[in-house]
Amino acid sequence: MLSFTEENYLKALVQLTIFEDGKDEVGVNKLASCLTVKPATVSDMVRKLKAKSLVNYEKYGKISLTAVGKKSGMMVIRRHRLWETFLQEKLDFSWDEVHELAEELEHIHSQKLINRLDQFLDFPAFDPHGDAIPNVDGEIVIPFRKTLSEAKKGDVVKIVAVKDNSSEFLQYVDKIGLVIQDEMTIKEKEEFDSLITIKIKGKQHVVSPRFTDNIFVVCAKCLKAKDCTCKH
Amino acid sequence: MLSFTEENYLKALVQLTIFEDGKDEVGVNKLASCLTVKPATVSDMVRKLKAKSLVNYEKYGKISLTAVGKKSGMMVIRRHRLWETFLQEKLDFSWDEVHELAEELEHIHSQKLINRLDQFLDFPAFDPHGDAIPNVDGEIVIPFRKTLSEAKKGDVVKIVAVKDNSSEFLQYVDKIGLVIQDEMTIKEKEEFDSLITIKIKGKQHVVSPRFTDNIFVVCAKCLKAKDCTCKH
DNA sequence: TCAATTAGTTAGATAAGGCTAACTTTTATA
DNA sequence: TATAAAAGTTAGCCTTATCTAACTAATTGA
Ligand SMILES: [Mn+2]
Ligand SMILES: [Mn+2]
Ligand SMILES: [Mn+2]
Ligand SMILES: [Mn+2]
Repeated sequence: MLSFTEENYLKALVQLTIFEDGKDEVGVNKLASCLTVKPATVSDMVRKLKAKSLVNYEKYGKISLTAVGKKSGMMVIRRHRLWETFLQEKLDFSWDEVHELAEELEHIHSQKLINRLDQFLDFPAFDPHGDAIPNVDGEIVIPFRKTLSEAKKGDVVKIVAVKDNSSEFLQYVDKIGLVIQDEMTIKEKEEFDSLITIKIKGKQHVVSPRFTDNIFVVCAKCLKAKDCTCKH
Repeated sequence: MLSFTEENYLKALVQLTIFEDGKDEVGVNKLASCLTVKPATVSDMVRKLKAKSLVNYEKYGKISLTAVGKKSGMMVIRRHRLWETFLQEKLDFSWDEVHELAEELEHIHSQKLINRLDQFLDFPAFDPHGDAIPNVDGEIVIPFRKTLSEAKKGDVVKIVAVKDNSSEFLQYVDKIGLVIQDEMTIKEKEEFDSLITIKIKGKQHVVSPRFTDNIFVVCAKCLKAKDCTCKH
């Protein structure tokens, strides 16, 4: 049985080496800053995780997950996202409140409990932030998507997820009136300072990279992000 | 914020000094065996709890809860019993499965979460084992009741709760076909070995103190246990 | 290519929660 | 009331997860 701490390390590793595209390994410093502990602490812990065959690692090398480590980390994320969904759907919490509560609930281990919860929620595919929920085997299909920063002037895009789960960010998204599945048009894009003017439900907003880097979108016409065949 | 361990100490103290009638303090050894740790461990921890003003205690003396300690302990029990109710009502767990899961869930701290859960369950008064659920202020009314062992030959009683929450015990209760709120008649009572013959739903069963000590009942006629005015 | 910077490791400390073994206080009982 | 048994405490040790400070290895770039 894994401890809270070990589970948090594995979860962070999934986020850094699987969800972050183009990377399948990570260094001690980056993992440390992700977990807000010191590199020395990670150095120690990674040795323990290696001893349990949860990570691949050699002194002064990079860290990556083994198959077992990946599955364990995925299960933590499955639990996190299912609890977030429960809190929003059944207990009427807003999407900016659920993450913090799920940080505790994700460490309740029972497989049976989480599978019953999944069933109770009618097997949701996405959590309140638009993130895909890993299945009972810890498998996940990460849909194609790009950040709003990558969209071009004139694009019509649909928001599918948010990257930042902090309540400050989500409350700002609420303030703008943006909801998952909403469509928006990129009216202006200022290369100089990267400010973008978007139009949502008839209203225009000027937003900064702090916002656009944390919004995931797909093309509203073909619903794809990459390999979009639309003419724009 | 209290740790898991501190919460478990306070919960155990509520059970030993408030729910167990006739006692408002407990010794180190009894608390230790209740928590399945060694007396030395309790000795240390009780000093820490006293430093936090959660218990009253003097070296070589008995342990009792302060008002703050009692409320904290009650809140743990509130969370435990509400989660048990959720697991049974919403996730279809049987009453012999819920206790173990609630042992983990009871340590999720958010007041808002537990109050929302309470509302979602429509403010249940009792948990799956017939135990009263403390209210939002940690207050509880423990209803009058006696153990089945205390019933006399000829009594007609109604089961209101079980004392033992272990799955072995609860599965035995299931096997006999007994459900909370069921009525039964005491047909025979053998003083020699304390075996009792009960009749439930037309069927007779011979049961031992291991069973009767762990079943709480009230008189089926007046619904009281103590001060029963019925003529039997 | 070598010095500076960045990344990573090690040693030693701390705090929580637990243990055993030895000791002390309290209580029960002959 | 003396003494044995029961109850409780203390000292010293362990493990997990963290830290700081000092050290070493790897990378970068002039
Ligand atoms: Mn989250
Ligand atoms: Mn989420
Ligand atoms: Mn229980
Ligand atoms: Mn219960």
